[in-house]
Amino acid sequence: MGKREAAHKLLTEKLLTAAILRVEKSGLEHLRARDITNDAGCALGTLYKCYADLDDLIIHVNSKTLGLMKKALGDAGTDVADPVEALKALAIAYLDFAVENKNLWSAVFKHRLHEGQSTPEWHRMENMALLDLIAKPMSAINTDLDEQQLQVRSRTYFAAVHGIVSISLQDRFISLSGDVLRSELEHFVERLAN
Amino acid sequence: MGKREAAHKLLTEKLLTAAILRVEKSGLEHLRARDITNDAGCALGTLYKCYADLDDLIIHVNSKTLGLMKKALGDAGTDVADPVEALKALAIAYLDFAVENKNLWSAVFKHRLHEGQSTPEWHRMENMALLDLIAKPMSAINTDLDEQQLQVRSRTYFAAVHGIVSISLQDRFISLSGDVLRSELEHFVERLAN
DNA sequence: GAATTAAATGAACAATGTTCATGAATTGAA
DNA sequence: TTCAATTCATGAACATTGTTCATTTAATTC
Repeated sequence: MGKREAAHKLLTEKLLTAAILRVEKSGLEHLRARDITNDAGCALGTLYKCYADLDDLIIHVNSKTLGLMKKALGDAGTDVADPVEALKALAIAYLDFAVENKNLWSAVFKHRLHEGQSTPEWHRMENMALLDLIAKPMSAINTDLDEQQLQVRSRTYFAAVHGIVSISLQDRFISLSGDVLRSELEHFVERLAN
Repeated sequence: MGKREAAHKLLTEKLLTAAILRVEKSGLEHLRARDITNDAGCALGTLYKCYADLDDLIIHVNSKTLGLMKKALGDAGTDVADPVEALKALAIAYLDFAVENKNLWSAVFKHRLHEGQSTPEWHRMENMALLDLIAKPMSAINTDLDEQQLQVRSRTYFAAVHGIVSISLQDRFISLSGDVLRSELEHFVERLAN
């Protein structure tokens, strides 16, 4: 790899970490192209040499977050034998991840592409991969479902848990204390899975 | 009421309906101050005489939407005797409302105030009012819960249904056909409420 | 080491929310 | 009715953005 290519790659990386730090600290809505390039120590235009546009960079930020999330959920769910307990552990792990990485986590779900553009396939796949973690314990509970139905059911349950966690981290309704929220989630999964 | 006050009130109204039409047609993300004032037939600055800023106007748009939503859910849930069926009817009505008023509905949940500002109390109350519709059939099922717990549980269930509907109207995961989605929702409520 | 090529640069542009001095129109008293 | 006082709509101007592109700078090639 020549000096040119190496420098470009380094810059691309620097921009990504700068963006991640910014989103982590201040949230997606305060992310500014000029801040990122300042942090990365390069010119404004450089961002558009390394990424198609801000959206593209944000997708890469979210990709990293999904990686972290998948790791966190994987750690939580793997060695729990009882499928219902495994699902509970996954739900709680999801909640914990969201709380501990609030800005990164919400960036994943807040970000919307502009009209006409659509999420790249590789990023869609990263999203879908989350469901695979749920599918295994799920299949142990619902033995009557085929592959296809299991996928759909996993999606439904993930969406439900996501909704509960999501609404809690807004100020739309009364906010629940951490403990109440956790026990609501556990009750919820118990009810759903038994 | 003098001519002055009347004109001001009329303009305030015109701006609101213009904003509603714009959101309805193109979504919150394409709402522009200049478009609204053009539609309403007034100058740009006028918007800031009638509303504090765009956020304030959007909150009023969302307030109208919540009114429509409450009406739609009220119509669906009232005269269903069986509480589980009532909850199902509410969930389906929520889905239908979201589908039929996609842009208005998503505006309610997409809109976030800027740092430092917080949702006005009257608008928070409008949000909370949704939960009251769920609370009645809910109390028939969970007779052991007190007022406080019932409120919390209603919130949890609403959030779950909202999550399912919400994820379906994004392109994050594979999209479900209308029928599959409906039956997933019904299965879901059944499982949760029995 | 010179010529070629490619990439970083940052000034300039377009779009957008918001403000404010100005002017026009309503109001209320003479 | 008339005329000053007042109030409110006006839209030009500003600040902040994302994005582009001609220019400069540096690496690559022969």
